[in-house]
Amino acid sequence: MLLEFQRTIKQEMCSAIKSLFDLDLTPADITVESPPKVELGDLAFPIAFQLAQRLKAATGTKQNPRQLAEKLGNSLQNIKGVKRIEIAGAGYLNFYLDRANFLAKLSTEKESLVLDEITGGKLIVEHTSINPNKAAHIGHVRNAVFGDSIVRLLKASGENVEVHNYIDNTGVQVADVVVGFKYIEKKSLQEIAATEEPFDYYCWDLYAKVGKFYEESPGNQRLRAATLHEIEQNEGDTAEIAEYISQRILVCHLKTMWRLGISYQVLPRESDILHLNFWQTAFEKLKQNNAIYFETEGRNNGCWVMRADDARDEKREEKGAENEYEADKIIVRSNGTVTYVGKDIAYHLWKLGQLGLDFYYKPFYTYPDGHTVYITTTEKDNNVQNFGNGVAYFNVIDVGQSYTQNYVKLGVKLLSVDNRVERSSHLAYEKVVLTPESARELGYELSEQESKRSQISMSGRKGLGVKADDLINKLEEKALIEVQNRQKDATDQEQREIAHKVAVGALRYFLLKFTRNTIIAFDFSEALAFQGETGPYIQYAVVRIGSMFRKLAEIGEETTDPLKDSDLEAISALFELEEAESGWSGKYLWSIIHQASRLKDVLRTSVKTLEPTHVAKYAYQLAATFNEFYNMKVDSKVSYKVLGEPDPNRRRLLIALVAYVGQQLESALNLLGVEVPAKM
RNA sequence: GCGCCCGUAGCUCAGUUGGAUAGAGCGUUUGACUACGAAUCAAAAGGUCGCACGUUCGAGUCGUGCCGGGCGCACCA
Repeated sequence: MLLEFQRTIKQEMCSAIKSLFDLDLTPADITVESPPKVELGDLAFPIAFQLAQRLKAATGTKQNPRQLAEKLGNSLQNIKGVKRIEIAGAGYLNFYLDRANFLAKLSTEKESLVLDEITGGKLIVEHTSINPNKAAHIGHVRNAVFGDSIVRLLKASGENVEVHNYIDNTGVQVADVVVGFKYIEKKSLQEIAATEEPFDYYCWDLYAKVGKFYEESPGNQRLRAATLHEIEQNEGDTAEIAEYISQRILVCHLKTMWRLGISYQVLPRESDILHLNFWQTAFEKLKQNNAIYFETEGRNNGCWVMRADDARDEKREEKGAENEYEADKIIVRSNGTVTYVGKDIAYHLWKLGQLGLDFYYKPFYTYPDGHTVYITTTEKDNNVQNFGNGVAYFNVIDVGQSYTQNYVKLGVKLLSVDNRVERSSHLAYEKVVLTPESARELGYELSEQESKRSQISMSGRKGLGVKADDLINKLEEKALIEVQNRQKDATDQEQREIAHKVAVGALRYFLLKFTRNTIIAFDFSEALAFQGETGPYIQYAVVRIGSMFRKLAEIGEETTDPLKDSDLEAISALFELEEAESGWSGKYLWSIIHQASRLKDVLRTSVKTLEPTHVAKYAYQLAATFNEFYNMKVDSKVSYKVLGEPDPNRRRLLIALVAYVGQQLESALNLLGVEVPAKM
């Protein structure tokens, strides 16, 4: 709603500026902000400062921003939905909306969150992508929660999104666990299969043992290389064991993520990329397009290499004949095998439908809600699925891999005939690390050096990390105690469902309240908090709103009627009364409505910056505003007791306001993947 | 050595393409439940936005240099 007003005003402004000052501006050139106080208006435009600058550049004469603002303001008098315009400060142009009209519109039209600037093609979001060899930890959860929220934001804004979770089932990490079972525990496939649940926890510990096993002798180290080779070549029982482990762990991961409300549409596997010869096709394309070069001398002798973007032209000339510019990236080793970057280029060409090859697919796992996730396979059958063929892709991968991801993107770009890939990107996020305290709480003994540091990296190899299911369990237990104290009438089953939603709300909000590039120093007390800036705080506000409407329903009051035209005059008068009584210290009903109406604007910011945190902060602030409104005291001049409000017009206004806030809060929480229980 | 990121209240962090008086939470101190459910609210204290120049009508935000911290720079993935 707010966005629509902004658009109209900007367009009007552009044409006014054209006729008044003969300057060509587009709506995108015009900055809008929220005034620091509601008293100053609903939309603020610092356009006059910009005009002064441009006029000075065009004519050479200095102009007073305030006078420019007045000129412009006078020519913008009759915009629909705008009540008045004021000049403030050094030259701000502040717009006041027709408040009663605005509220009436909100109560009659269900607002769509679909944005104007959508891509118009399928977007592929890849996230989670955990090595299938051990339990997921909190760092993996950050990846998944972030990725899942990006998916929700994009979908809500009108995009067509496909969710992938890439499975590296042929890498060293899986090989390491195979080594553990085969050579440390000396188990057969059948014996491995008899391992009790939780299998991912068992492998977590085993994986840590393998690290020590390698240190014991060079012979043990060689087992790793041999095992990896057997897996890649799909040979004998080693490959079978690897296949078994990765699939069983994968199911563990899918179940863990489902607890957090996260699921996928397709699981592309690295083994299938290998066996379906994706690389060979990509290799030919790379060679044909001169994207890679074969080195015949120097340190990269016998390798196919790619040159960094900035090393493709002059810089290389400067370096002279020595054929080993340090930014060269090896794609094919001198023994003929392909590196990770090469495989990833092939895979991403597939994502964009530019490889000319496809996987086969089969159903892999059915979620409790009945929908099925597909996995790739090399076996031909009739399961035709249209996965891939996107116009752009987003890969949620930690920032530590930016260096290699840049080469992947570069490679894909070199083979792309259009600019679609330019929109695609590595969606980098920072790690979750442990504080020395949290590492100690996990029973980890810190070395002297480590205890001096403020951050301890989690390490699968050391078995150091906060396991996802452990943390979720802890949160659920803690929430359950609270629920048992508060909802004594509820059944055990109901209490557990509430506790689950609270726990997930707490965890997801905790991970999303930070920006992507903030390193999260994991702290147990902070992650387990239900008070203050947390998910449960916001859920609680929505639950309060819910119980107000339950009570209204109990006394038989109809609350679903939208505001009628006949109500507008009275409500308009109420707003004016509020405005006149500045003793209400700015806690205007209008300011709440105005704040609530910003959701779509905030969603746009989040989509543009790919930062869910904006929606998270918005939800918290709106919940805080509502709680303040809700708690307003009778003896402090004003109170807003909705159920006790005798004046029918005022009552209608309050009910419409509360309903709107509840609806906006719930939408915002949905974008973050947080569900709201009926009671809590 | 080269590249990227960070430095904002005691702690953990926000801060909208440069805009009006820099904001939250936690912690500390003090108050509010015979309730539209206190997982809440009110109030107080807490800042030379790492430092120094520069650009600008205007800088936490942009540029340069320094100081302090993190990460990356494999014929690993």
